[in-house]
Amino acid sequence: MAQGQNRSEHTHGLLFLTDEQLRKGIEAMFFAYRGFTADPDRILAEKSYGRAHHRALHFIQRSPGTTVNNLLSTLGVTKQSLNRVLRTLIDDGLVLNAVGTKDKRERHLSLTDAGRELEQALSNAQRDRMRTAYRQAGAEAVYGFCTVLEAMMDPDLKKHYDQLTSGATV
Amino acid sequence: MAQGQNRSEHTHGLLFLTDEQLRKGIEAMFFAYRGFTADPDRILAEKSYGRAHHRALHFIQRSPGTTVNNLLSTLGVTKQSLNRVLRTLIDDGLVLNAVGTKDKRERHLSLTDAGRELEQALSNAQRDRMRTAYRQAGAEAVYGFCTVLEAMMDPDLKKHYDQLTSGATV
DNA sequence: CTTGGAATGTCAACAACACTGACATATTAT
DNA sequence: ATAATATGTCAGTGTTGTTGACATTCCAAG
Repeated sequence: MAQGQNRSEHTHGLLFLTDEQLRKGIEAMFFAYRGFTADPDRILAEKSYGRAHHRALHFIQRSPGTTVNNLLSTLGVTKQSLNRVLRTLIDDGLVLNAVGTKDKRERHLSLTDAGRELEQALSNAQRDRMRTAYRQAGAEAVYGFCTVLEAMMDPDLKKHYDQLTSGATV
Repeated sequence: MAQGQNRSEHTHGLLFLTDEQLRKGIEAMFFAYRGFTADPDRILAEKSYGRAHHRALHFIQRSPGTTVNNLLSTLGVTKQSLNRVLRTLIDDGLVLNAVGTKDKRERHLSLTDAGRELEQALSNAQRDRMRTAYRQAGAEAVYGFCTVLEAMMDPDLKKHYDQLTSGATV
């Protein structure tokens, strides 16, 4: 198998990668991402929401009081696309939209109790799978997993990721 | 940082995972997947194709002569959805649709030269990023990366993944 | 104080890509 | 002969993304 080969190459300070190994990683990303979203998707379907709603809820929960503009660049969609999602979440009483105190143009987004409840349900489902995968793979693998994912991000997106992970009290 | 903590827990045969660590992985998946698809997406946009075309080309190249039904369960979409994509690829001369010799109900899919060319361009773009990430992260990390991703897949999807990776001469 | 620009919201139109449901056509298996 | 399989197709719908245009509100610089 290729892994042992990899390890020995690693000890020599080289990393020779065949197209086969790379394609394996590509397919792993494809299939794993499907599993990654499967559980929340089921919950969302019941409430007739979509993945976009989940993403919005997640990042609002992660940075309570964040502005629309900040959320926009984190999610990497247009304001029209985000607005459609936010509109329904606000109308359904899951998200609060507060006019900024310092700058009144800005809207600060936060979750209501109902919003927190749904976000928790979605996060729990996703975390359960992640936890199982982590446990199955082991701590060493988890460390490598995150390292490769971080190296795969676009620099601009990595900034958002770093900001989120550093801001929290790990 | 949490990694050292993880490692020590690992040596004790335990894996205590905080919600924070799990959420980090969730966000890493989100941001990394965006990077993962960014390069092929740019090429596809030029040719007015989408991600669905890429996926079809990829798996047809991976299993030349595969049937529609097999591709269907690999991709996990409906036949109507796949058919729309295949239709354009066949009409544009990127995919061949051959009636089965043994079972004439089946259609065997394969790439034309033009199809192989586009698939190569897309794969190269995606592999380049993957290769860079792999090199940056190191062989040990790559091993962990794949291990966690495999543990994250739905069992049904994992079968397809295993079949693909075992079938090839690694 | 006026004016330019930034932040936000909204309307309309459109495209990609998924879905369901229904139906047609070969072809194979029983 | 009949049932089941593999495929294709038509029609309709929903989510999520896009552009483009325009209005509002507000901060800041002249």
